[in-house]
Amino acid sequence: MGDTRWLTPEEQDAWRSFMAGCRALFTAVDAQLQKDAGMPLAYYEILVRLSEAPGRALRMSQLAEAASASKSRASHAVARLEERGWVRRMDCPTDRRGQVAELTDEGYAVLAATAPGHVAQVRESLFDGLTPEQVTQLKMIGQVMAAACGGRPIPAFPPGCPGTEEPAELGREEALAD
Amino acid sequence: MGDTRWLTPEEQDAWRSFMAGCRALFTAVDAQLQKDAGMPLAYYEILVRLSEAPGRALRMSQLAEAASASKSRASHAVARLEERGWVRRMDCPTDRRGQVAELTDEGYAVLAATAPGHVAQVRESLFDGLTPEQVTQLKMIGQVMAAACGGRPIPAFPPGCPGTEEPAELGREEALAD
DNA sequence: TCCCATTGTTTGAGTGTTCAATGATTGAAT
DNA sequence: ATTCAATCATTGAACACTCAAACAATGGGA
Repeated sequence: MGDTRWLTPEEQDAWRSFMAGCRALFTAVDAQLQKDAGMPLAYYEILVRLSEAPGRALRMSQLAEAASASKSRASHAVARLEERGWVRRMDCPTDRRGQVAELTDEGYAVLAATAPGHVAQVRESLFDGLTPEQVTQLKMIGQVMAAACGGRPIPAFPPGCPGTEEPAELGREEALAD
Repeated sequence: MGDTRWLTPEEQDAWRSFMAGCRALFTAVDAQLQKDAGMPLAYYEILVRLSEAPGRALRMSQLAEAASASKSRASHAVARLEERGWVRRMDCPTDRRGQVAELTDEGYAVLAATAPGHVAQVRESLFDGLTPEQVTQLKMIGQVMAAACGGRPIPAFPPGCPGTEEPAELGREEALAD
């Protein structure tokens, strides 16, 4: 049982730097969103995923996966967002078990108004300090983490089947995501 | 006001990968600790920092900073850990405002018992999939994030002034940290 | 047709985190 | 000495997240 492969000094250094950096980063990003839009990053991401989906609507399960949230979290979050009128929930026409969450116009407006400040924060807290090579590394490291933790490759557009099936003409809405 | 510098496609890709990866990673690590030790990563880190401090004790503020937690979080967390008998709180002899948190023997034993499983999880979820170069990049990226978010350079050993001042002979306890 | 394992989603309890307010103490300036 | 801003730490309320339990609906077989 004494066969634990401890982290090497280099690995420990990296792990601690990384943990501390992540906490600082996500704390800053969360705080900015909380201050300017009254919602945490997880909620913002839900709105973003909905805004990108065809018809601005997604089945709850797909929304959860797209936002890398548990079903429970998605359910609670959508409930809160619905109270604020930013999301609407409807029965799924093709599966009576299902629910479809749809971004309201008001929700979209909130997203559009919030996005610039959020992007600015992400730039300031992360990308402004990284070289292009480091950006690439960041992506690869993210993929490794997701893959190693049972997560799927994160489809940018999960194969959605929301009630409304319009191809969702992409326009400026594509831009306000992050 | 239309001067928002949106993320480039490469940056957006990196940001989304990174967020998803982080969630998967920390979810997995948290789940392992919760299952095997009944505590989240943030609490584990508090025990680790205490275990490394001279006399296994730290002022609350220093503990908070070492564990990259807010004072409020540290206070609540130590309260919970104290209930379980893993940490003890004492008045600071040199500053009547202060409190000193000290790791109990039982807390140390829990840490020692928990560390191997935790390290295994971190290896599996992260380091086993990274090249040595990526480990180095991970460290640098962590430093950038911490620096860009107002965080200080993260002293491995914050200049502690706990009640008991023994240099804390380093031995195997150094190893069980991560 | 009747099971019945599976899927889709919600719910509530328990726990952790944040935010703002509080109280106590300190150090330095007046 | 007195004042006052800054520091140390805690508290409680509001909110978010997790886990396990619940329930409804589905889709195949027997």
